Amino acid sequence: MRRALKKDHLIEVAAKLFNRYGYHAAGVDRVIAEAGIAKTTLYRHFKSKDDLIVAVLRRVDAQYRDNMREAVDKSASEPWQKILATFDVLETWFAGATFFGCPFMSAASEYGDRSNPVFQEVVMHKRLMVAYFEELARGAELENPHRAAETIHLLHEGATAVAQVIGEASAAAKAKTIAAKVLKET
Amino acid sequence: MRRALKKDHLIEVAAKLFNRYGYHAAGVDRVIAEAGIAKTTLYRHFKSKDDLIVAVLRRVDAQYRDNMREAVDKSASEPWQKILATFDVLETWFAGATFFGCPFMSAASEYGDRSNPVFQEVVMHKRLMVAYFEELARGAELENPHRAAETIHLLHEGATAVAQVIGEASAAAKAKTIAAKVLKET
DNA sequence: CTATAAGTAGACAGGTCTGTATCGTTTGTC
DNA sequence: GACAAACGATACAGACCTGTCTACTTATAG
Repeated sequence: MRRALKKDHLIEVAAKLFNRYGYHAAGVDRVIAEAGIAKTTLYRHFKSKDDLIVAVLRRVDAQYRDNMREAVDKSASEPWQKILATFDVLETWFAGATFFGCPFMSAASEYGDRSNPVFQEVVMHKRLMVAYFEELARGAELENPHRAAETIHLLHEGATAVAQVIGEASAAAKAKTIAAKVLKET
Repeated sequence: MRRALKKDHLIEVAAKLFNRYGYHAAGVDRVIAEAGIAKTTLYRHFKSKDDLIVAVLRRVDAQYRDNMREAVDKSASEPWQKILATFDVLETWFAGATFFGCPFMSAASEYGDRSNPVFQEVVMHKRLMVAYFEELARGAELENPHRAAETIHLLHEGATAVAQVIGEASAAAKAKTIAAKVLKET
């Protein structure tokens, strides 16, 4: 493997393990074993495990939002339909075998101190999601785009939590139905 | 302190620490130090830390639902208003200094294996919450009580997640508004 | 080709984790 | 008041944690 790609691969593997087992439960030894690199290499790229976690969250944030944008744009062209399409993306995520709840909410739970860089990365991700929803709401010419965005965000979070615990991807469809009802006439 | 109360106090302290720092981050040494008991005593009552966590979740579940019922019954007598009142209870919780997200969602994140007793306790709690919401929905004579209950549950989860990350208790009021809109005409 | 940077392997330090063993003390009960 | 159960204090085992250090190897750029 090319050297420039080693760091990427490391982040990818770490993301997978943190997502599945949690940030405390997945140790550095396990990450390097799974990634097939030496511990020295990890600590050359990241000065600490927390540093790695922040990098992982940044990566997951980028991937998540890129994937969301792409899937939404592909499945709908009409602005209002795009908003509803975000819930379909959610459902696909829930139905996948690698869904263990929102990695950002997990991080916020395990690093509950708001001053922690990990927590701040979570806040950043959620704000970017709200910003994206607001962009969609503006496109659909909803009356109060920011308020609509917060509503969509709240429904996304609710669906994710329900899907994680109850284990049914249909929570996304429920949230979609609620969104359709509540956003139309505001 | 009376001996029969020691166990209760231990569970109480453990609940507080797990809620604030997370289940992995808060070790048994810290729990016993804060509770003022010996490690021997803890392991006489619980055969493992996981066992303690399950006991904590059971306790928190009972307290949470008792508190919800009591507060709802006190603030509203009309069935439909009781449903809306659940969101006020949520807001009070969010505004408190001891709010660090839902302890059950945190547990589900840290013990993601569905076969784990900890996870199953989380599932039980959420099912009981849905059952309570369904009871309220039935009282309010909503058309589809179970569906309404799931909607209320989803909104509760969404509000909790938003409040945890964004840090604004008003997420509960937002969820309340959505509930009022979407549940009335179904 | 050669210098330099990055990689591997693995021991190791120092701390923390869960859980157990020992033993003296306190407390509730009969 | 005596006895048994529970508790406190503490040392300890053994595993695992993050992070560092050394020594050797490989790959890349000039």
